[in-house]
Amino acid sequence: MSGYNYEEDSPLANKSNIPEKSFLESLSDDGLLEYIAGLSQEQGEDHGEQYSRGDYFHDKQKRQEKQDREFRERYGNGSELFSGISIYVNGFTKPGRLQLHEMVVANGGKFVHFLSCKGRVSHIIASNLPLKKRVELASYKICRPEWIVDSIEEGKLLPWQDYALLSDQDEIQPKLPQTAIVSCKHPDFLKQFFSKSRLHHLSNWKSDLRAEFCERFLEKPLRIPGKSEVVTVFHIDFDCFFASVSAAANGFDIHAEPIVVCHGTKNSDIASCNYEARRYGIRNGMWVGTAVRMMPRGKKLVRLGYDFEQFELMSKRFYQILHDSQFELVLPISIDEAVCVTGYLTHSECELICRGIRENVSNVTNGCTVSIGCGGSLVLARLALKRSKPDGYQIVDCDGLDDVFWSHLKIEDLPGVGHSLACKISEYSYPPIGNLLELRQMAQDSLRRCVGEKMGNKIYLAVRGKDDEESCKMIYEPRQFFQRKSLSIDINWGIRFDTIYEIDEFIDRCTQYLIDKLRELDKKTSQLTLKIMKRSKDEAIEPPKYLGMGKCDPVARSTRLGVPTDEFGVIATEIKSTFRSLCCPPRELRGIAIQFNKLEKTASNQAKLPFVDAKIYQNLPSDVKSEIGRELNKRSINIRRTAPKRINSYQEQFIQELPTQIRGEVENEIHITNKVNKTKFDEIKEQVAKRQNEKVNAKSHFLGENTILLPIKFQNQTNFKKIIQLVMNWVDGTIRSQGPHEKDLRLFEKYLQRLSDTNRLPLVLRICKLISVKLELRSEFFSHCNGFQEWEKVLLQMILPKLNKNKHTFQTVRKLDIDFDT
DNA sequence: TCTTTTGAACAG
DNA sequence: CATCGCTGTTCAAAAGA
Ligand SMILES: Nc1ccn([C@H]2C[C@H](O)[C@@H](COP(=O)(O)OP(=O)(O)OP(=O)(O)O)O2)c(=O)n1
Repeated sequence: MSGYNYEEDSPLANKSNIPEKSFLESLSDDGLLEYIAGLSQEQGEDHGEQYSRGDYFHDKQKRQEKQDREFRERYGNGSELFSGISIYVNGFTKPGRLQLHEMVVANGGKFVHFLSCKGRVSHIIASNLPLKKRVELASYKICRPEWIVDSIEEGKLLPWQDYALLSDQDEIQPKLPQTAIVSCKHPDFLKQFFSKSRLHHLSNWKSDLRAEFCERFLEKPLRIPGKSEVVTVFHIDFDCFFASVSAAANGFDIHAEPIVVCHGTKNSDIASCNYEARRYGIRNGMWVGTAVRMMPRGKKLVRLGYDFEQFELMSKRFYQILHDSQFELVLPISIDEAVCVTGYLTHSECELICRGIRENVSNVTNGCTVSIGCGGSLVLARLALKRSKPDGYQIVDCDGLDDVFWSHLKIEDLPGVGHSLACKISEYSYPPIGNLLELRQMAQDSLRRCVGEKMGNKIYLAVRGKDDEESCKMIYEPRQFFQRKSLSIDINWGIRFDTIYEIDEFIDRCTQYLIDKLRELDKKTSQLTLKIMKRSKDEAIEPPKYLGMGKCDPVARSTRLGVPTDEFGVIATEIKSTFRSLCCPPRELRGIAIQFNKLEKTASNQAKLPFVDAKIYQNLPSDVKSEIGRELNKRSINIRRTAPKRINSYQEQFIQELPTQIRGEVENEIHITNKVNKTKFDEIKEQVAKRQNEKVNAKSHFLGENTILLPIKFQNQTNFKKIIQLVMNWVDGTIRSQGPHEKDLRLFEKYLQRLSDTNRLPLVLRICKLISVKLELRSEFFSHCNGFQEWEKVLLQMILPKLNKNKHTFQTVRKLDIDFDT
């Protein structure tokens, strides 16, 4: 077990180099606490080591090494040429793997068959390495086999750099900067993904604009129009924004040919297409493959990439122009779209403004055009905008609302009405309603019956050119309207995990991402929601879109925290525990979303005193402990023993059963989960549960103490070890075929239920653990079998919920991976 | 009956 | 290579109380 090397790596070791101020002294209070926690963790991870597939290879390697020694004794000439060097051969080489093996071993080197663990291999030998592999192995020294041959010939170790594989190939292939393969398991996945996600940019830009609006508002309170005032609304929006900007940036004429902005070639979303492309029926949000098929034979579709910086820049200039104009309000809708409000203006005044803005924007954006809709209400401006596109403007006067205007608009053109509602409305009456002129005939009541109370109202007003109350808030209470009410992260692309650990880590990273934002807002949250996307039954493992989510079943669960918090530990633990309660097999997960639903202002009066937990302090490496102790003392930071917890008897019993080396870890986890549960709200729940428990206990006492001690039989067997044996055989016998028989399963469930009813939950846990290990072992060959999947289901949907139901927070899947020696 | 949670829909 | 299917909001039905 190799420990963390404090001599070399600890910044403490360098303190002599910084005579004025020691490393510890240079840290802020928070920094110091974090550093201490870090040390403690790094130590903790060491005992986390456990039996794994790697060990198998390790053993195999040991045997190989023995053989090699024998080989060397017999055939070697005592040369130490490759002493201290261990090589691994990748792919086809000349000379071949076997010869290289003998050459290296005969000359005192080591030959490694598996790249199981970094650090064991010093050099990789390869003649040819595919890009993927090359990136994967980027941190190794990789060279051609000639290095071995020539070194032996010369009788001395030649510099491997002269034979490096990468150097010459890199010149041939143009450098692909930073295209390292970053899967969802990689710490940088989020960053990578977001940097290329248009929807992430769109969302982020929007919240930034809203935040900026609120700030501006604080600085210089704007005059908000009174409700009875006549207003003029300008709704301004770029024509096919991404397409226009990308085209201009790449020197394409937006009017000359059909252009789309996208990443890929087939199942890639089209973010924006120009009006030339729309002539063929191509629309934003379509897949490229579909769009290509819509093109006439022989006509080419131009694909352009994203240029987010350029989008942002053009938007800045656009908004600058709006702010410089004399509007009373400039309300941000999105990166390329804004609503501007003034008091009453005549038709010709409106016309002047529209022309001016269109001219000005085009001038500073390389000819990108905006269209403008102008009217006496939000909805009229919105509809006028629709009619004005592309590259135009339309002003609708209140009295000029003619039938032509309405008949040219479709139901989906109404704000808030999408495909689903449009279908519903259209089919509600016969003949089906096709345009807004027809919709105007529909009675308010039947509209409400059709689409619900609020939406019915809204639509009824909208087709009469009026805004409903909710929409009006944007103008009359803009501050409240643009105030952020929740905070969330959604990842539904690239999610492919194998184990719950990996998901845990991912959840940690997502939580950290959210908490950073939360703290920046100076807020806390009191309600969390976890939403996951789970591959739908009967859907292919890999959907058409590369790393896409495919068709999924969404499942969500929310949690209330008794006290608002911004603490990572509390939130991350809660989310991870929620994830487990959703019982999703790791491999079936296709998307994760975490939301902070309720945001509350951080109360400034109850600032927390910093302290260090005594247990963490005790776990510090001894060489730094005293020094840290002095530093803490100097700053009057307490080392505090956290209040002794009421550990319920299950937990105590469970812990005593554990091998000592993992006891600490489990205790620690229980500590974390208890912390979550110790919120006020849960305390009440706990008390209620406790009272009920007491009742049950009293009852079982009444029935006779021996209920707890009475042996429980399964298949007429009382010896637990034998029962386990039986179950294991059962699993093995059915894993390749159809899985457990329903009748057997019912008996087994009954047995488990009786175990858990009689305080013998650790035994259930043990069975659970053993089955899970068995599945893990068999997964390599049988994971596609019906039986395997059935057993996985039994584990996740029958056994695990039993453990969870008893309010034991320790019996997560993670805990089940602890090694028992049976 | 009222409140809370969940899920659907929508927008860009 | 592919591909980057986010995120905040509102409403209503369902589920509790
Ligand atoms: N499904 C969508 C819709 C929009 N966008 C992006 C690209 C658009 O350029 C930008 C603005 O959206 P709009 O709805 O305003 O669409 P366009 O500006 O592309 O076209 P239009 O002229 O219809 O406004 O948002 C996107 O990425 N994916």
